[in-house]
Amino acid sequence: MGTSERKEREKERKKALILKSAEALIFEKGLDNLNMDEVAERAEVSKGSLYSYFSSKTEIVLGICNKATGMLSKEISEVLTKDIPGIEMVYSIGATFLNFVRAHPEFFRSMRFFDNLKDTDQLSESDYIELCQSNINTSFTSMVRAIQVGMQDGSIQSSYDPKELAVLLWSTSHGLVNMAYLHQNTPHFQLLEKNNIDMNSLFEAYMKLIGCGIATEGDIVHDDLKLIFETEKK
Amino acid sequence: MGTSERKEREKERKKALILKSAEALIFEKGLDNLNMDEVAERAEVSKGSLYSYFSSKTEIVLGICNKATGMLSKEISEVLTKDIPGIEMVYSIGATFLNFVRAHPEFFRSMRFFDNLKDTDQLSESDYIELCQSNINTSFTSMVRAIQVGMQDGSIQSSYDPKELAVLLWSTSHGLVNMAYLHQNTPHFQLLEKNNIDMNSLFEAYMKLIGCGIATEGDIVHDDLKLIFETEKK
DNA sequence: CCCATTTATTGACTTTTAGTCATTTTTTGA
DNA sequence: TCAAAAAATGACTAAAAGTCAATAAATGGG
Repeated sequence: MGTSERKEREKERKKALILKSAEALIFEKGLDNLNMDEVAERAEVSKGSLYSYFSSKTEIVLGICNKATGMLSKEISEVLTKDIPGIEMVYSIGATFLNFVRAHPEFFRSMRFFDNLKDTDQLSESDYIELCQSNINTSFTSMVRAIQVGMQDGSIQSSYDPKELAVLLWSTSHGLVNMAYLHQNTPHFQLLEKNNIDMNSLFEAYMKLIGCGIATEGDIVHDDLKLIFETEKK
Repeated sequence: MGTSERKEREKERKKALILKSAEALIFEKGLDNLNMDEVAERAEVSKGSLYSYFSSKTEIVLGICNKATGMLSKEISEVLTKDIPGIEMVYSIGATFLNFVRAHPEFFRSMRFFDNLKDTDQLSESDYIELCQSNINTSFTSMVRAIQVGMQDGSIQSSYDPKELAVLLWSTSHGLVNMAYLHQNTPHFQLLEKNNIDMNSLFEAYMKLIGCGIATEGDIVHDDLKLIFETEKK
Protein backbone atom coordinates (compact mmCIF):
# COMPACT_ATOMS: atom_id res chain seq x y z
CA MET A 1 0.00 0.00 0.00
CA GLY A 2 2.96 2.35 0.62
CA THR A 3 1.19 4.23 3.35
CA SER A 4 3.71 3.38 6.01
CA GLU A 5 6.61 4.43 3.82
CA ARG A 6 4.96 7.76 3.17
CA LYS A 7 4.41 8.20 6.87
CA GLU A 8 8.01 7.39 7.54
CA ARG A 9 9.12 10.00 5.04
CA GLU A 10 6.68 12.48 6.50
CA LYS A 11 8.09 11.85 9.93
CA GLU A 12 11.64 12.41 8.75
CA ARG A 13 10.56 15.58 6.99
CA LYS A 14 9.07 16.90 10.20
CA LYS A 15 12.10 15.95 12.27
CA ALA A 16 14.23 17.85 9.78
CA LEU A 17 11.89 20.82 10.01
CA ILE A 18 12.14 20.85 13.78
CA LEU A 19 15.92 20.59 13.65
CA LYS A 20 15.99 23.46 11.19
CA SER A 21 13.92 25.57 13.53
CA ALA A 22 16.11 24.68 16.47
CA GLU A 23 19.20 25.49 14.45
CA ALA A 24 17.82 28.88 13.50
CA LEU A 25 17.06 29.64 17.15
CA ILE A 26 20.53 28.53 18.21
CA PHE A 27 22.11 30.84 15.68
CA GLU A 28 19.89 33.67 16.84
CA LYS A 29 20.21 33.26 20.59
CA GLY A 30 22.98 30.77 21.26
CA LEU A 31 22.85 27.17 22.36
CA ASP A 32 22.51 28.09 26.05
CA ASN A 33 19.30 29.97 25.40
CA LEU A 34 17.62 27.28 23.35
CA ASN A 35 14.08 26.93 24.61
CA MET A 36 11.76 24.06 23.82
CA ASP A 37 8.61 26.20 23.80
CA GLU A 38 10.23 28.44 21.24
CA VAL A 39 11.35 25.49 19.14
CA ALA A 40 7.78 24.22 19.10
CA GLU A 41 6.45 27.64 18.17
CA ARG A 42 9.04 28.15 15.43
CA ALA A 43 8.42 24.71 13.96
CA GLU A 44 4.66 25.30 14.19
CA VAL A 45 3.98 22.20 16.21
CA SER A 46 2.68 21.79 19.72
CA LYS A 47 5.00 20.97 22.55
CA GLY A 48 3.58 17.49 22.90
CA SER A 49 4.13 16.88 19.21
CA LEU A 50 7.67 18.18 19.46
CA TYR A 51 8.37 15.66 22.18
CA SER A 52 6.97 12.85 20.05
CA TYR A 53 9.67 13.62 17.50
CA PHE A 54 12.51 14.34 19.93
CA SER A 55 12.52 12.68 23.30
CA SER A 56 14.38 15.52 24.97
CA LYS A 57 16.20 18.78 24.49
CA THR A 58 19.44 16.83 24.58
CA GLU A 59 18.24 14.82 21.61
CA ILE A 60 17.68 17.98 19.60
CA VAL A 61 21.13 19.30 20.41
CA LEU A 62 22.57 15.94 19.40
CA GLY A 63 20.67 16.29 16.15
CA ILE A 64 22.44 19.60 15.61
CA CYS A 65 25.73 18.00 16.60
CA ASN A 66 25.14 15.29 14.02
CA LYS A 67 24.80 17.92 11.34
CA ALA A 68 27.87 19.76 12.65
CA THR A 69 30.10 16.70 12.80
CA GLY A 70 28.79 15.59 9.43
CA MET A 71 29.72 18.89 7.80
CA LEU A 72 33.13 18.91 9.42
CA SER A 73 33.95 15.33 8.52
CA LYS A 74 32.93 16.01 4.93
CA GLU A 75 35.22 19.04 4.72
CA ILE A 76 38.05 17.09 6.29
CA SER A 77 37.56 14.14 3.98
CA GLU A 78 37.87 16.44 0.99
CA VAL A 79 41.39 17.34 2.06
CA LEU A 80 42.42 13.77 1.35
CA THR A 81 41.44 14.13 -2.31
CA LYS A 82 43.96 16.91 -2.86
CA ASP A 83 47.15 16.12 -4.73
CA ILE A 84 49.54 17.25 -2.00
CA PRO A 85 52.07 15.59 0.30
CA GLY A 86 50.73 13.97 3.46
CA ILE A 87 52.28 16.55 5.74
CA GLU A 88 50.38 19.27 3.95
CA MET A 89 47.20 17.27 4.29
CA VAL A 90 47.78 17.30 8.02
CA TYR A 91 48.26 21.07 7.96
CA SER A 92 45.19 21.47 5.81
CA ILE A 93 43.03 19.35 8.10
CA GLY A 94 44.05 21.57 11.00
CA ALA A 95 43.23 24.70 9.06
CA THR A 96 39.89 23.22 8.00
CA PHE A 97 39.01 22.56 11.61
CA LEU A 98 40.00 26.04 12.71
CA ASN A 99 38.05 27.69 9.94
CA PHE A 100 35.03 25.53 10.65
CA VAL A 101 34.91 26.63 14.28
CA ARG A 102 35.40 30.26 13.36
CA ALA A 103 32.63 30.12 10.83
CA HIS A 104 30.20 28.07 12.94
CA PRO A 105 30.89 28.63 16.64
CA GLU A 106 27.49 27.33 17.71
CA PHE A 107 28.08 24.11 15.81
CA PHE A 108 31.33 23.73 17.68
CA ARG A 109 29.44 24.34 20.91
CA SER A 110 27.05 21.53 20.07
CA MET A 111 30.08 19.30 19.52
CA ARG A 112 31.42 20.14 22.95
CA PHE A 113 27.98 19.48 24.37
CA PHE A 114 28.23 16.02 22.87
CA ASP A 115 31.68 15.53 24.33
CA ASN A 116 30.44 16.39 27.78
CA LEU A 117 27.40 14.15 27.90
CA LYS A 118 27.15 12.28 31.14
CA ASP A 119 25.75 8.78 31.51
CA THR A 120 22.92 10.44 33.42
CA ASP A 121 21.75 12.00 30.17
CA GLN A 122 19.72 9.46 28.25
CA LEU A 123 22.84 8.21 26.61
CA SER A 124 21.89 4.90 25.13
CA GLU A 125 18.40 5.80 23.97
CA SER A 126 19.60 8.44 21.55
CA ASP A 127 19.43 7.93 17.80
CA TYR A 128 22.07 10.53 17.18
CA ILE A 129 24.87 9.48 19.49
CA GLU A 130 26.02 6.74 17.18
CA LEU A 131 25.80 9.00 14.17
CA CYS A 132 27.89 11.66 15.88
CA GLN A 133 30.44 9.10 16.97
CA SER A 134 30.60 7.77 13.44
CA ASN A 135 31.12 11.27 12.00
CA ILE A 136 33.87 12.01 14.47
CA ASN A 137 35.45 8.69 13.71
CA THR A 138 35.42 9.51 10.02
CA SER A 139 37.28 12.74 10.70
CA PHE A 140 39.75 10.98 12.89
CA THR A 141 40.31 8.32 10.27
CA SER A 142 41.01 11.05 7.72
CA MET A 143 43.74 12.31 10.01
CA VAL A 144 45.22 8.83 10.28
CA ARG A 145 45.07 8.47 6.49
CA ALA A 146 46.82 11.80 5.94
CA ILE A 147 49.60 10.68 8.24
CA GLN A 148 49.89 7.36 6.43
CA VAL A 149 50.02 9.16 3.09
CA GLY A 150 52.78 11.32 4.49
CA MET A 151 54.74 8.31 5.64
CA GLN A 152 54.30 6.76 2.21
CA ASP A 153 55.36 9.83 0.25
CA GLY A 154 58.20 10.52 2.66
CA SER A 155 56.96 13.84 3.99
CA ILE A 156 56.30 12.46 7.49
CA GLN A 157 58.70 10.44 9.61
CA SER A 158 57.77 6.78 9.79
CA SER A 159 59.02 6.43 13.33
CA TYR A 160 55.65 7.29 14.85
CA ASP A 161 52.63 5.11 15.34
CA PRO A 162 50.14 6.74 12.93
CA LYS A 163 47.19 6.35 15.26
CA GLU A 164 48.97 7.67 18.28
CA LEU A 165 50.23 10.60 16.27
CA ALA A 166 46.71 11.21 14.99
CA VAL A 167 45.31 11.27 18.52
CA LEU A 168 48.04 13.66 19.52
CA LEU A 169 47.35 16.04 16.65
CA TRP A 170 43.65 15.62 17.22
CA SER A 171 43.74 16.59 20.88
CA THR A 172 46.27 19.39 20.56
CA SER A 173 44.47 20.94 17.62
CA HIS A 174 41.25 20.71 19.65
CA GLY A 175 43.02 22.70 22.34
CA LEU A 176 44.17 25.33 19.90
CA VAL A 177 40.84 25.56 18.16
CA ASN A 178 39.01 25.75 21.46
CA MET A 179 41.19 28.69 22.36
CA ALA A 180 40.26 30.32 19.06
CA TYR A 181 36.63 29.74 19.95
CA LEU A 182 37.02 31.29 23.39
CA HIS A 183 38.94 34.18 21.94
CA GLN A 184 36.19 34.87 19.45
CA ASN A 185 33.15 34.17 21.60
CA THR A 186 33.82 34.80 25.28
CA PRO A 187 34.58 38.41 26.11
CA HIS A 188 36.50 37.78 29.33
CA PHE A 189 39.00 35.50 27.65
CA GLN A 190 41.90 37.89 27.33
CA LEU A 191 44.98 35.69 27.04
CA LEU A 192 45.60 36.46 23.39
CA GLU A 193 44.83 40.17 23.62
CA LYS A 194 46.95 40.65 26.73
CA ASN A 195 49.95 39.08 25.09
CA ASN A 196 49.43 40.65 21.70
CA ILE A 197 49.13 37.34 19.96
CA ASP A 198 47.37 36.90 16.68
CA MET A 199 45.45 33.67 16.26
CA ASN A 200 46.62 33.14 12.71
CA SER A 201 50.28 33.46 13.55
CA LEU A 202 49.72 31.22 16.55
CA PHE A 203 48.29 28.62 14.25
CA GLU A 204 51.28 28.95 11.97
CA ALA A 205 53.57 28.47 14.95
CA TYR A 206 51.62 25.33 15.81
CA MET A 207 52.11 24.00 12.31
CA LYS A 208 55.79 24.79 12.51
CA LEU A 209 56.13 23.12 15.89
CA ILE A 210 54.43 20.01 14.62
CA GLY A 211 56.46 20.17 11.45
CA CYS A 212 59.71 20.13 13.41
CA GLY A 213 58.51 17.11 15.32
CA ILE A 214 57.09 14.96 12.56
CA ALA A 215 58.14 16.16 9.12
CA THR A 216 61.17 14.80 7.35
CA GLU A 217 64.03 17.19 6.64
CA GLY A 218 62.85 18.71 3.41
CA ASP A 219 59.33 19.36 4.58
CA ILE A 220 59.97 20.92 7.95
CA VAL A 221 59.45 24.50 6.95
CA HIS A 222 56.21 24.89 5.16
CA ASP A 223 56.54 28.11 3.25
CA ASP A 224 53.13 28.12 1.62
CA LEU A 225 51.40 27.75 4.95
CA LYS A 226 50.02 31.23 4.94
CA LEU A 227 48.71 30.70 1.46
CA ILE A 228 46.97 27.46 2.31
CA PHE A 229 45.62 29.11 5.34
CA GLU A 230 43.97 31.91 3.44
CA THR A 231 42.64 29.50 0.86
CA GLU A 232 41.02 27.41 3.53
CA LYS A 233 39.19 30.47 4.75
CA LYS A 234 37.30 30.27 1.44
CA MET B 1 34.98 48.85 68.89
CA GLY B 2 36.03 46.14 66.47
CA THR B 3 32.48 45.02 65.81
CA SER B 4 32.56 45.59 62.09
CA GLU B 5 35.84 43.75 61.72
CA ARG B 6 34.48 40.78 63.62
CA LYS B 7 31.42 40.81 61.43
CA GLU B 8 33.57 40.92 58.37
CA ARG B 9 35.54 37.91 59.56
CA GLU B 10 32.34 36.12 60.47
CA LYS B 11 31.00 36.77 57.00
CA GLU B 12 34.13 35.38 55.36
CA ARG B 13 33.99 32.34 57.61
CA LYS B 14 30.45 31.67 56.54
CA LYS B 15 31.21 32.14 52.87
CA ALA B 16 34.02 29.62 53.27
CA LEU B 17 31.66 27.23 55.02
CA ILE B 18 29.15 27.51 52.20
CA LEU B 19 31.85 26.94 49.61
CA LYS B 20 33.05 23.92 51.52
CA SER B 21 29.52 22.50 51.54
CA ALA B 22 29.12 23.18 47.84
CA GLU B 23 32.47 21.56 47.14
CA ALA B 24 31.49 18.46 49.09
CA LEU B 25 28.24 18.21 47.13
CA ILE B 26 30.07 18.68 43.84
CA PHE B 27 32.43 15.85 44.69
CA GLU B 28 29.51 13.66 45.69
CA LYS B 29 27.16 14.35 42.80
CA GLY B 30 29.08 16.23 40.15
CA LEU B 31 29.00 19.87 39.15
CA ASP B 32 25.97 19.38 36.90
CA ASN B 33 23.85 18.18 39.78
CA LEU B 34 24.74 20.96 42.16
CA ASN B 35 21.53 22.16 43.75
CA MET B 36 21.13 25.37 45.71
CA ASP B 37 18.57 23.95 48.15
CA GLU B 38 21.00 21.20 48.99
CA VAL B 39 23.86 23.63 49.40
CA ALA B 40 21.75 25.62 51.84
CA GLU B 41 20.78 22.51 53.74
CA ARG B 42 24.35 21.19 53.89
CA ALA B 43 25.70 24.54 55.04
CA GLU B 44 22.85 24.79 57.58
CA VAL B 45 21.64 28.16 56.37
CA SER B 46 18.37 29.14 54.80
CA LYS B 47 18.12 29.69 51.10
CA GLY B 48 17.65 33.42 51.55
CA SER B 49 20.75 33.56 53.68
CA LEU B 50 22.69 31.56 51.12
CA TYR B 51 21.78 34.11 48.51
CA SER B 52 22.93 36.95 50.74
CA TYR B 53 26.41 35.40 50.68
CA PHE B 54 26.44 34.32 47.05
CA SER B 55 24.43 36.23 44.52
CA SER B 56 23.91 33.22 42.27
CA LYS B 57 24.78 29.64 41.61
CA THR B 58 27.32 30.85 39.09
CA GLU B 59 29.03 32.80 41.84
CA ILE B 60 29.40 29.66 43.93
CA VAL B 61 30.88 27.72 41.06
CA LEU B 62 33.29 30.60 40.45
CA GLY B 63 34.22 30.37 44.10
CA ILE B 64 35.09 26.72 43.52
CA CYS B 65 36.95 27.67 40.36
CA ASN B 66 38.93 30.20 42.35
CA LYS B 67 40.04 27.48 44.71
CA ALA B 68 40.81 25.15 41.80
CA THR B 69 42.85 27.67 39.84
CA GLY B 70 44.58 28.74 43.04
CA MET B 71 45.65 25.19 43.83
CA LEU B 72 46.82 24.58 40.29
CA SER B 73 48.77 27.81 40.02
CA LYS B 74 50.47 27.06 43.32
CA GLU B 75 51.51 23.60 42.13
CA ILE B 76 52.75 25.03 38.85
CA SER B 77 54.66 27.80 40.57
CA GLU B 78 56.49 25.23 42.65
CA VAL B 79 57.93 23.71 39.49
CA LEU B 80 59.90 26.91 38.95
CA THR B 81 61.73 26.43 42.25
CA LYS B 82 63.23 23.14 41.10
CA ASP B 83 66.86 23.06 40.07
CA ILE B 84 66.31 21.71 36.59
CA PRO B 85 66.74 22.99 33.02
CA GLY B 86 63.97 25.16 31.62
CA ILE B 87 62.86 22.51 29.15
CA GLU B 88 62.25 20.10 31.99
CA MET B 89 60.30 22.76 33.81
CA VAL B 90 58.06 22.94 30.78
CA TYR B 91 57.62 19.16 30.83
CA SER B 92 56.98 19.22 34.53
CA ILE B 93 54.34 21.95 34.26
CA GLY B 94 52.52 19.84 31.71
CA ALA B 95 52.68 16.78 33.92
CA THR B 96 51.48 18.83 36.89
CA PHE B 97 48.49 19.99 34.92
CA LEU B 98 47.63 16.49 33.75
CA ASN B 99 47.92 15.05 37.23
CA PHE B 100 45.83 17.84 38.67
CA VAL B 101 42.97 17.13 36.29
CA ARG B 102 43.18 13.41 36.91
CA ALA B 103 43.09 13.91 40.65
CA HIS B 104 40.40 16.61 40.68
CA PRO B 105 38.16 16.24 37.66
CA GLU B 106 35.37 18.32 39.17
CA PHE B 107 37.80 21.16 39.80
CA PHE B 108 38.75 21.00 36.16
CA ARG B 109 35.07 21.11 35.30
CA SER B 110 34.65 24.27 37.31
CA MET B 111 37.55 25.76 35.35
CA ARG B 112 35.86 24.96 32.10
CA PHE B 113 32.67 26.45 33.45
CA PHE B 114 34.64 29.63 34.01
CA ASP B 115 36.04 29.52 30.49
CA ASN B 116 32.59 29.26 29.04
CA LEU B 117 30.91 32.08 30.89
CA LYS B 118 28.86 34.25 28.60
CA ASP B 119 28.41 37.96 29.02
CA THR B 120 24.79 37.14 29.83
CA ASP B 121 25.97 35.57 33.08
CA GLN B 122 26.49 38.27 35.67
CA LEU B 123 30.02 38.71 34.48
CA SER B 124 31.12 42.01 35.90
CA GLU B 125 29.38 41.77 39.26
CA SER B 126 31.35 38.73 40.34
CA ASP B 127 33.97 38.91 43.07
CA TYR B 128 35.64 35.76 41.87
CA ILE B 129 36.14 36.39 38.18
CA GLU B 130 39.12 38.62 38.76
CA LEU B 131 40.61 36.18 41.25
CA CYS B 132 40.25 33.31 38.79
CA GLN B 133 41.75 35.37 36.01
CA SER B 134 44.62 36.31 38.25
CA ASN B 135 45.25 32.68 39.21
CA ILE B 136 45.23 31.59 35.60
CA ASN B 137 47.52 34.43 34.72
CA THR B 138 49.93 33.31 37.42
CA SER B 139 50.02 29.82 35.92
CA PHE B 140 50.53 31.21 32.47
CA THR B 141 53.32 33.45 33.69
CA SER B 142 55.01 30.42 35.22
CA MET B 143 54.98 28.82 31.80
CA VAL B 144 56.52 31.91 30.25
CA ARG B 145 59.16 31.96 33.00
CA ALA B 146 60.03 28.29 32.44
CA ILE B 147 60.53 29.01 28.77
CA GLN B 148 62.70 32.01 29.53
CA VAL B 149 64.76 29.94 31.96
CA GLY B 150 65.18 27.37 29.21
CA MET B 151 66.33 29.99 26.74
CA GLN B 152 68.78 31.28 29.32
CA ASP B 153 70.23 27.91 30.24
CA GLY B 154 70.30 26.85 26.61
CA SER B 155 67.83 24.00 26.85
CA ILE B 156 65.19 25.79 24.72
CA GLN B 157 65.76 27.42 21.36
CA SER B 158 65.78 31.19 21.56
CA SER B 159 64.21 31.59 18.15
CA TYR B 160 60.65 31.61 19.53
CA ASP B 161 58.76 34.42 21.14
CA PRO B 162 58.43 33.14 24.73
CA LYS B 163 54.87 34.36 25.17
CA GLU B 164 53.67 32.97 21.87
CA LEU B 165 55.31 29.68 22.67
CA ALA B 166 53.72 29.71 26.10
CA VAL B 167 50.25 30.26 24.62
CA LEU B 168 50.90 27.45 22.20
CA LEU B 169 51.95 25.02 24.91
CA TRP B 170 49.13 26.27 27.09
CA SER B 171 46.42 25.62 24.55
CA THR B 172 47.77 22.34 23.22
CA SER B 173 48.29 20.93 26.71
CA HIS B 174 44.73 22.03 27.52
CA GLY B 175 43.61 19.97 24.56
CA LEU B 176 45.54 16.94 25.68
CA VAL B 177 44.47 17.27 29.29
CA ASN B 178 40.87 17.75 28.27
CA MET B 179 41.09 14.52 26.35
CA ALA B 180 42.45 12.83 29.47
CA TYR B 181 39.48 14.24 31.36
CA LEU B 182 37.00 12.97 28.81
CA HIS B 183 38.71 9.60 28.71
CA GLN B 184 38.44 9.30 32.47
CA ASN B 185 35.01 10.82 33.03
CA THR B 186 32.75 10.38 30.03
CA PRO B 187 31.93 6.78 29.25
CA HIS B 188 31.08 7.27 25.57
CA PHE B 189 34.46 8.83 24.78
CA GLN B 190 36.13 5.86 23.17
CA LEU B 191 38.88 7.32 21.01
CA LEU B 192 41.72 6.11 23.20
CA GLU B 193 40.24 2.68 23.93
CA LYS B 194 39.37 2.06 20.30
CA ASN B 195 42.91 2.80 19.18
CA ASN B 196 44.60 1.08 22.07
CA ILE B 197 46.34 4.21 23.23
CA ASP B 198 47.54 4.71 26.73
CA MET B 199 47.22 8.22 28.10
CA ASN B 200 50.64 8.18 29.72
CA SER B 201 52.47 7.16 26.59
CA LEU B 202 50.43 9.74 24.67
CA PHE B 203 51.62 12.37 27.06
CA GLU B 204 55.19 11.23 26.58
CA ALA B 205 54.74 11.46 22.83
CA TYR B 206 53.46 15.01 23.31
CA MET B 207 56.56 15.88 25.32
CA LYS B 208 58.74 14.36 22.63
CA LEU B 209 56.93 16.21 19.86
CA ILE B 210 57.32 19.49 21.70
CA GLY B 211 60.90 18.62 22.49
CA CYS B 212 61.73 18.14 18.82
CA GLY B 213 60.20 21.51 18.07
CA ILE B 214 61.65 23.64 20.81
CA ALA B 215 64.54 21.94 22.60
CA THR B 216 68.11 22.45 21.60
CA GLU B 217 70.03 19.45 20.29
CA GLY B 218 71.19 17.90 23.54
CA ASP B 219 67.83 18.16 25.25
CA ILE B 220 65.56 16.80 22.58
CA VAL B 221 65.18 13.34 23.95
CA HIS B 222 64.14 13.45 27.52
CA ASP B 223 65.03 10.07 28.92
CA ASP B 224 63.88 10.69 32.49
CA LEU B 225 60.46 11.72 31.37
CA LYS B 226 58.77 8.63 32.61
CA LEU B 227 60.45 9.08 35.94
CA ILE B 228 59.39 12.69 36.30
CA PHE B 229 55.97 11.65 35.25
CA GLU B 230 55.57 9.08 37.97
CA THR B 231 57.01 11.44 40.53
CA GLU B 232 54.45 14.04 39.59
CA LYS B 233 51.73 11.55 40.24
CA LYS B 234 52.79 11.78 43.90
C1' DC C 1 -18.98 5.99 1.64
C1' DC C 2 -19.20 4.87 6.71
C1' DC C 3 -17.42 4.15 10.93
C1' DA C 4 -14.37 1.68 14.21
C1' DT C 5 -9.65 1.77 15.25
C1' DT C 6 -5.27 3.38 15.19
C1' DT C 7 -2.17 7.27 14.96
C1' DA C 8 -0.94 12.06 15.58
C1' DT C 9 -1.71 16.47 17.80
C1' DT C 10 -2.81 19.52 21.35
C1' DG C 11 -2.07 22.58 25.33
C1' DA C 12 -3.02 22.60 30.05
C1' DC C 13 -0.68 20.59 33.74
C1' DT C 14 3.26 18.80 36.73
C1' DT C 15 7.92 19.10 38.32
C1' DT C 16 12.13 20.99 39.25
C1' DT C 17 15.04 24.39 40.58
C1' DA C 18 17.00 29.19 40.58
C1' DG C 19 16.10 33.21 42.64
C1' DT C 20 13.02 36.83 45.63
C1' DC C 21 11.03 39.21 49.40
C1' DA C 22 7.90 40.29 53.25
C1' DT C 23 8.31 38.88 57.83
C1' DT C 24 10.72 37.50 61.96
C1' DT C 25 14.80 37.04 64.79
C1' DT C 26 19.13 38.62 66.38
C1' DT C 27 22.54 42.00 67.25
C1' DT C 28 24.08 46.49 68.27
C1' DG C 29 25.00 50.51 70.89
C1' DA C 30 23.15 54.66 73.04
C1' DT D 1 16.29 48.74 78.34
C1' DC D 2 14.94 49.29 73.87
C1' DA D 3 14.75 51.32 69.13
C1' DA D 4 17.10 50.80 64.97
C1' DA D 5 19.99 48.15 61.99
C1' DA D 6 21.51 43.76 60.30
C1' DA D 7 20.88 38.97 59.44
C1' DA D 8 18.11 34.98 58.75
C1' DT D 9 14.04 32.66 57.28
C1' DG D 10 11.08 29.89 54.21
C1' DA D 11 7.04 30.41 51.63
C1' DC D 12 6.58 32.19 47.25
C1' DT D 13 7.45 33.38 42.15
C1' DA D 14 9.30 32.42 37.62
C1' DA D 15 11.07 29.87 33.96
C1' DA D 16 11.58 26.04 31.53
C1' DA D 17 11.68 20.82 30.74
C1' DG D 18 8.82 17.26 30.27
C1' DT D 19 3.87 14.60 30.67
C1' DC D 20 -0.60 13.07 29.54
C1' DA D 21 -5.65 12.87 29.15
C1' DA D 22 -8.48 14.62 25.75
C1' DT D 23 -9.23 15.64 20.93
C1' DA D 24 -8.54 15.50 15.95
C1' DA D 25 -7.01 13.27 11.82
C1' DA D 26 -5.92 9.40 9.02
C1' DT D 27 -6.60 4.65 7.80
C1' DG D 28 -8.72 0.76 5.82
C1' DG D 29 -12.11 -3.15 6.04
C1' DG D 30 -16.82 -3.81 4.88
